[in-house]
Amino acid sequence: MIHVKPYFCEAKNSMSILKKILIADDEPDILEIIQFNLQAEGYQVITAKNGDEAIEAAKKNQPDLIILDIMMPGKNGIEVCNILRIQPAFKDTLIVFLSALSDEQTEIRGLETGADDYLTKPISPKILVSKVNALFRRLNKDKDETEIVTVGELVIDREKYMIKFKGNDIVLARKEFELLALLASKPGKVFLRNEILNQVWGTEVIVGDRTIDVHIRKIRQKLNLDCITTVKGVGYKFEL
Amino acid sequence: MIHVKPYFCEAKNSMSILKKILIADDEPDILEIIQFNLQAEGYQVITAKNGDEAIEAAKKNQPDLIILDIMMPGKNGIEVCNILRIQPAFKDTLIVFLSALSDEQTEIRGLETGADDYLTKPISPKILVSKVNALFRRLNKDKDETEIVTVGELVIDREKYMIKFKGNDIVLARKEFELLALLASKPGKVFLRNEILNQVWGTEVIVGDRTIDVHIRKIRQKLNLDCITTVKGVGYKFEL
DNA sequence: GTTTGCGTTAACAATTTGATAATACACTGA
DNA sequence: TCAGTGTATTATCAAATTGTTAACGCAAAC
Repeated sequence: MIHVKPYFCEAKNSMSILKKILIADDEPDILEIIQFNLQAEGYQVITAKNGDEAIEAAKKNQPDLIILDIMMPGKNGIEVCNILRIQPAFKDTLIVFLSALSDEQTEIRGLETGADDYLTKPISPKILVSKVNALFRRLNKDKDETEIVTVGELVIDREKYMIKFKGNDIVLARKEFELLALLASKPGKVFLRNEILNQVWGTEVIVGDRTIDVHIRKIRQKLNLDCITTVKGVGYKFEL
Repeated sequence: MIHVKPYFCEAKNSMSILKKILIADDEPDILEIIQFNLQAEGYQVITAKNGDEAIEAAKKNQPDLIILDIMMPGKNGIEVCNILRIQPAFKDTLIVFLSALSDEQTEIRGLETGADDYLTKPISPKILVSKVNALFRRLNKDKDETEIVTVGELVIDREKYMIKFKGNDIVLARKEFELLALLASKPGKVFLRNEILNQVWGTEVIVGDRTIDVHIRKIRQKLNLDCITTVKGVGYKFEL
């Protein structure tokens, strides 16, 4: 299995991750205005011209936020939302409707479909950006934790970029550190290889399958204890 | 007229923990309307008539969500928001502005103050309720991500990819796990062989009939108990 | 300019998993 | 009872997946 994407990536510190936003609208002008403003704010933007394109682009890019027009040729926004929300991969993705329809029924239906917000056109680009910022702010608030994570006898200090295990300092290379930090962030949870690639390597890099294995091996070697369990055909998990 | 509202239902279920909402507005009418509608939705509502009351009530009741009017006698909404956000106790509290001021500047400033949404009066009570539901839905989503199914003494944890039966951990291979998870997802339901093939193996793969049998057998063997019943000529079902 | 270490890949070994065939078993109705 | 049909069991082999080691390119450090 190989990820085919252009090479453009630095280390992803868990803090400053480039947020990806997918915008789906059939009006090119609106698409362009929103794209411009969000990019100016530092977001990475992907666009789609209709519902089907949106679904495809979502699957391919795994965006952090999806902005959906309601009225689009082919599948409309609400249908797209429904289709995406069913899939586990998009269960937690931020979804916002952006529609010219401002009637109560549609808005309520949109929100009950599982969207996080419903915005009505016309909307000031600046306000839209503010709303988007607010959504991400909320998302990060709930996720962010301390810089120091402790799991049993393992201490992971993001700030100092160091790891202690049973009182001994252990030096890990960056990828090794990120990988271990990811696995240890949810002890017991099985991380799929894809999840690992997305979190540690980012979605834009090409790496082979063995790469993960090799790093896992190095970590196991350095920790001198097999706290990482392989779940064949699924992924890896961290356990004390 | 009856709608199918999957996410709506979810919101109500997760509300088994009664959510507290504080509303601050100097117009008694608005206060009453909003209070009525939110209570009808199952929320516990506290009200305040101005900024100072709002702060006091917030400290006293520690609400889950605070709805703030911007223009209030004494401290205005934005000031209240600022004061609260500084305190650790309200760092993560949901805050929404509800204002008659719809100018861009104020709205942006409101959002940048750390609010989660900015609503403009007049607003339909139903839409307000939908927005509130959406906010809580997002909040809960980030908290409980666990995908654990429990059927009697059998525990299926998708996230950890583990199975416990009568307190013992049982290791299943991927297909075995998926198969058991499928059957246990609807105890008592008979799954046709075709259903099983589609769900576990996917529609693209073609495998013989015996394949299912073999996997069923392995599961029975590992669980050491026949909780899977054969329905001859039809399929299999899970029963404890 | 050389050295060093990281990240990656290639190549092969080791292991696990999954599918099939062959056979045995259970149940049904004539 | 005896075919006839459908399932259980087992062994076996192919395929998929992962583990391990070595080597290479590259960039930063010396």
